[in-house]
Amino acid sequence: MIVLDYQDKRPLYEQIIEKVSELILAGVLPEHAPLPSVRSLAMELSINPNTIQRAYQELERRGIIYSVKGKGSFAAGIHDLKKQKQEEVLKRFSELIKEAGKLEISKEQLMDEIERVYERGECT
Amino acid sequence: MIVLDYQDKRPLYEQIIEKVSELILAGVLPEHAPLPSVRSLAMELSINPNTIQRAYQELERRGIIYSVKGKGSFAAGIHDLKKQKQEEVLKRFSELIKEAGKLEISKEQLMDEIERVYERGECT
Amino acid sequence: MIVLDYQDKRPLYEQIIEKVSELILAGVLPEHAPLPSVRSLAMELSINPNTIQRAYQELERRGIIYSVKGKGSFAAGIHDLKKQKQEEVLKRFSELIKEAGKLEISKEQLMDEIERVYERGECT
Amino acid sequence: MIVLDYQDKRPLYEQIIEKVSELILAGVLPEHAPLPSVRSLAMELSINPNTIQRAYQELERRGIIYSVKGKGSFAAGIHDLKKQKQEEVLKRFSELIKEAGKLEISKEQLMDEIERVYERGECT
DNA sequence: GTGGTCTAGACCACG
DNA sequence: GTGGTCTAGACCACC
Repeated sequence: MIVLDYQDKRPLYEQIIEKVSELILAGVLPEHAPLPSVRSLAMELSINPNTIQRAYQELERRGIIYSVKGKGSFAAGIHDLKKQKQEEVLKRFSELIKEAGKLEISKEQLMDEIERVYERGECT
Repeated sequence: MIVLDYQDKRPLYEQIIEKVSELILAGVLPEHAPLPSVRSLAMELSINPNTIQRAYQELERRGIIYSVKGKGSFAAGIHDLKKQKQEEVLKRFSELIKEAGKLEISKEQLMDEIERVYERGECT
Repeated sequence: MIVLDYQDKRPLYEQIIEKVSELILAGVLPEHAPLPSVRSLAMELSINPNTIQRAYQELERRGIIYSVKGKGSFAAGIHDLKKQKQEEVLKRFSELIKEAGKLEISKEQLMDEIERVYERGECT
Repeated sequence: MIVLDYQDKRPLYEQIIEKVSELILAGVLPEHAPLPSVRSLAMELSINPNTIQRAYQELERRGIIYSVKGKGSFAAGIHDLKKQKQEEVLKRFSELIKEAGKLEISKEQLMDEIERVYERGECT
């Protein structure tokens, strides 16, 4: 379900946070679906349970999952989360357009790129 | 000419690389314009000359400046460099569009954002 | 594993880069094999850790090794790397032939030299 | 007659040595042909006469030119020089072939490259 | 004076 | 423990 990339410079727990976020946002893990336990996921990935714990904690802080003592961790709803992510991406998008403008990339060139990506269906 | 941000998490030498790159790409420092010497810039910024040296070295490796022993460091030409930067930005742009698509941001929303930024002239 | 030549005019870190490159390209260090840590290699060679750090950093930039904070540095894959090196050597080869031509060295003389080296098996 | 490259990392006097050597070896300056005076060449290149002086001194030491007090500097014979250069190039050639062999470049590939360069007449 | 290399010793984030 | 960043101070080659 989750594959770690040891060449990735980011810490392992960040990779796990990202992967779980994606699984939930993509709908693979619907609301209230149980996540693997800290210990089992640690075993499966052959890493220290502390690392999983740290990732789950941060995921809970962000409202992406919720944990119940003695029962396990579960996927939370994504309605608010999606809006957050959208805003974040739009902000990065806006920054990148400014950079493009400074480099004299034309509006049309950017528009074409959008058309290209959306037509190819490269956004699933 | 250059202001460091000590709140910035990135290393100082990266900030310097970025600032100098921008000055040259923006044409503030034309081709063959002399850069401040390693020592003088270190004094001005109140940091260690090694840090400047590291930044200049990386800038030279990237072809943004060139250094001559005993003479100083100078801005390099930007003709090829600009193309490189443009390609890099377009690649990042493409990646970001894919992310936006996954989050169900519509083509029109992205187009509008581009119009907005270009009309406001936020790209100088 | 690595021997420094203090008579060599090149900086130490370049020698280290070269030696490590050769070890990896020759297959002595297979993909994902751990390299000695920055500190241990510095101890072994009786030089400053910074010098090793600089070499490893450049090796990573070139894609010859990869480093993971808190874990260590490891040999990267060499598939693409070999092609790069081949192209570089062929380019230098071409330049050298031109020089030879200018000095009125005959085609045959060069051909003979190639035969000689390849027969003696001086290319392992 | 001589153009300096300020982007070149080597000291100016080395560039001058190389350029003058080439002019003489190529036969542009035949034996006993007068070289520009130290002062005039310095003026022409807009550099310090000391730098020219240093270059001419080294050229005389190598037997490539000879100087006569009060008369000027002149091109020397090139018979021995050519042999020296040829030997040097052949040595570098041999080293490069070994490198090529280690990278699994075939004998045929090298031979083809020689044919290519010599046919194109890229060695004048 | 300039850039380039190296050492010694420190602190940080990560696992 | 690991790699990554930074400082302080030194020496070299070149101009």
